[in-house]
Amino acid sequence: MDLSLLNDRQREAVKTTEGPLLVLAGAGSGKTRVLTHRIAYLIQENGVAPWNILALTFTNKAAGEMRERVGNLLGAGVNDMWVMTFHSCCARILRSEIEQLGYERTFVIYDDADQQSLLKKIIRDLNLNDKIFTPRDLSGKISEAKNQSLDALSYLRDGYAQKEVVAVFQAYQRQLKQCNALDFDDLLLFVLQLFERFPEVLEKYRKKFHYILVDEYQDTNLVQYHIVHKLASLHRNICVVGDDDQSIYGWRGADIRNILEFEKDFPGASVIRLEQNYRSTEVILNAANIVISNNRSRKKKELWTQQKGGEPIDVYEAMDERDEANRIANRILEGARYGDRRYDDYAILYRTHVQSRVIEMYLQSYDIPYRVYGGLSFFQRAEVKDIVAYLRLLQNSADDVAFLRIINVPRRGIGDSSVDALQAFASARTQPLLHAIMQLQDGDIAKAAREKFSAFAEMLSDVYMQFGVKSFPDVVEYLLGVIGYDAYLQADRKENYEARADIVKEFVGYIREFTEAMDETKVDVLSAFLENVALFSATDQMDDQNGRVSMMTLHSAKGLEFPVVFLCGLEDGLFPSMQSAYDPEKLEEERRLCYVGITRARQKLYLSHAKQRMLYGKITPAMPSRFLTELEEALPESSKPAPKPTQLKTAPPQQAFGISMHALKTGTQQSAIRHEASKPEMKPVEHDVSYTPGQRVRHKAFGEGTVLAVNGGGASSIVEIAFDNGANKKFAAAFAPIEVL
DNA sequence: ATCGATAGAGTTTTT
DNA sequence: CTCTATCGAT
Repeated sequence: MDLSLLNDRQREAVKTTEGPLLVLAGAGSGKTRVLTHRIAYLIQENGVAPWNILALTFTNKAAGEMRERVGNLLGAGVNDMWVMTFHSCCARILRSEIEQLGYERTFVIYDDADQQSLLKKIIRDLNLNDKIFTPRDLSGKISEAKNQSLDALSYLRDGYAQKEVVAVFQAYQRQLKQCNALDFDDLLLFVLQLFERFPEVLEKYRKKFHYILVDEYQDTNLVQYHIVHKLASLHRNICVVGDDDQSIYGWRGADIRNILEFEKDFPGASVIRLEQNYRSTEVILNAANIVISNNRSRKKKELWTQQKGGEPIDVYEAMDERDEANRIANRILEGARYGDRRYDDYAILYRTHVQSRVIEMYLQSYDIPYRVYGGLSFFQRAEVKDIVAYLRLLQNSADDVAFLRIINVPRRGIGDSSVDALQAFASARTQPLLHAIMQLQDGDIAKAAREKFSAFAEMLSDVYMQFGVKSFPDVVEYLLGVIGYDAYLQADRKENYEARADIVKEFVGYIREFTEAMDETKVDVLSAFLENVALFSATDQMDDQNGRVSMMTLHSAKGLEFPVVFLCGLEDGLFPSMQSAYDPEKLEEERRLCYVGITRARQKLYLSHAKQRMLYGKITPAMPSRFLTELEEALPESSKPAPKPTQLKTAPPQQAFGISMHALKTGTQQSAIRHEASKPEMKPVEHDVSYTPGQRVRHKAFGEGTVLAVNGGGASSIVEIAFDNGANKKFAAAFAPIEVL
């Protein structure tokens, strides 16, 4: 096994195969390389069988990449190795074990939209006030309960949840079971329950997995933590890789303590830090370090790089979101048409999906090819969801959510009243809707409706028969023909017909591709396909050299890298988001998100914010993000004493720290002052102290130094510090992250 | 039962 | 602004 391309730390992480190991891998420090080499090393040097290895990731893309790279290293098949996402892994285990929990193996996975519509129905059934109890709100609470606790019900009760919430939770769980469906959280939770209630099942899997690897460990939630813990309890060869500075899924239940307390959870664990960054220039890394140094709760890490210097970071203050988009488009044009950049060198990152629209418009107007990841994805298109709903009903006849979606799509003259009648009939017998149709007798519901329902059921059963004789894609084509989907699309809305028909065509093509890539008829294609659809994620569709500019949210960008990155919409209220402004923990998570964004860039980073932005049809003024302010604090010129706006505007671009100020903020300092003034409690106490010359201090980014002079007084006082590393810097005393020693 | 118009509400991030 | 839910007309 050739480990010569690895540095010492990386090599150590590869070779420390026995016992628990925590690899703290900073951004761009080669963690994927370590993971892949480690797996290859286990197999080739230690003679470990591939089927004794479990590698867990968060996205299919990461899993696929890992599998491919290990394959390249070994030059051999790695088919028996479990390299997959947490959710796929759990789905796979449940596919063979779930009957013990009283579900059928044909269970389907409910995505967010399914969950919402089920909850909507429950809210109606329970006669709750839908102004107070919204599906969104409730699904959040339910998910939180399932993530935070092994016993979600008592979590809700002990947490003083409203009795309605508890009632909805119970109804929801009951209905899921009746539909033979699991939501995302159940996928994980049920595996854990399985392990707890049936020790022999746990025994089977923990015997199987001699070596376990977990990527992005900082993003695991409590349930995932327990699953990993149990699986690793026999062999104890567990290697987790993560970076607490990149923990950005706290809102989804990820618990940063999992990584912070790994050494406590696995006594005798080795810890290896990867701190050399191979991705970014010094300029970019510096900016990242400065931003993240404003966070208090973190493991101390110092990322460094050999790539000294680098292109300056470009900060742009746009008039509005169109100006911002226009400039981004222009920069890309410059680089791609007249420079030596390719379109796929570029990524445009933003906090929220809504920001993508304007940017798309401008890219289109300049004929710049791009691709938006996430957002309204292919699988969320109505046409695709319709077809998927049919397939789900074929796979699992109890899937009421799917049933309700398509019972009248295309129109077959079955209206709300008929459906209501059927629902009443079915729920009286606690039966799934499709099953209930078979039980209908004369007089149960209107005769005309009954006939239509029966025809529907017969049609489905006819399609189902085709599975025996036709290939999966052909069954789908057959289905589309039988229900007259194309005619429906034509009749429904003429203007959109072509686009919608294309979606259907594309989807059928996707089904063909998927089927061909499958392992013969080894597994159930339909069930594998539906699982793939349900667990598909935003970045899974990514291909590296697609000749297009990539656009995505900061969350989706984690784990990726690009030569040039635009980080846009750096405005307070947008990024960091409004709802995190007054919560220090949330704010730190936003800051980590900013850190993730900056560290995606290899060579050039563009930052931008708009002075005003159109938001839900209203023009809203916006101040620069505090993260921009934090970056500027490290700059000599922004620390000039209480500057008049005009002075600032004419100041020359300053590149000492690699940040050229194309538009020197008149608003930036003011915004900082406004924020501090309106929320004084946000300001760390030590910032109020007045500094005196000769004092020893520590700056979060520059280290220790001595105070040279203090100019001015009060909020606008400027402190000049000679740092031990030789640098002399000035700071606005009120805002700089300085502590007195 | 279906269609169209109009009012209303809501947006952070996602496996 | 855009998606959705609801209501009234056919």
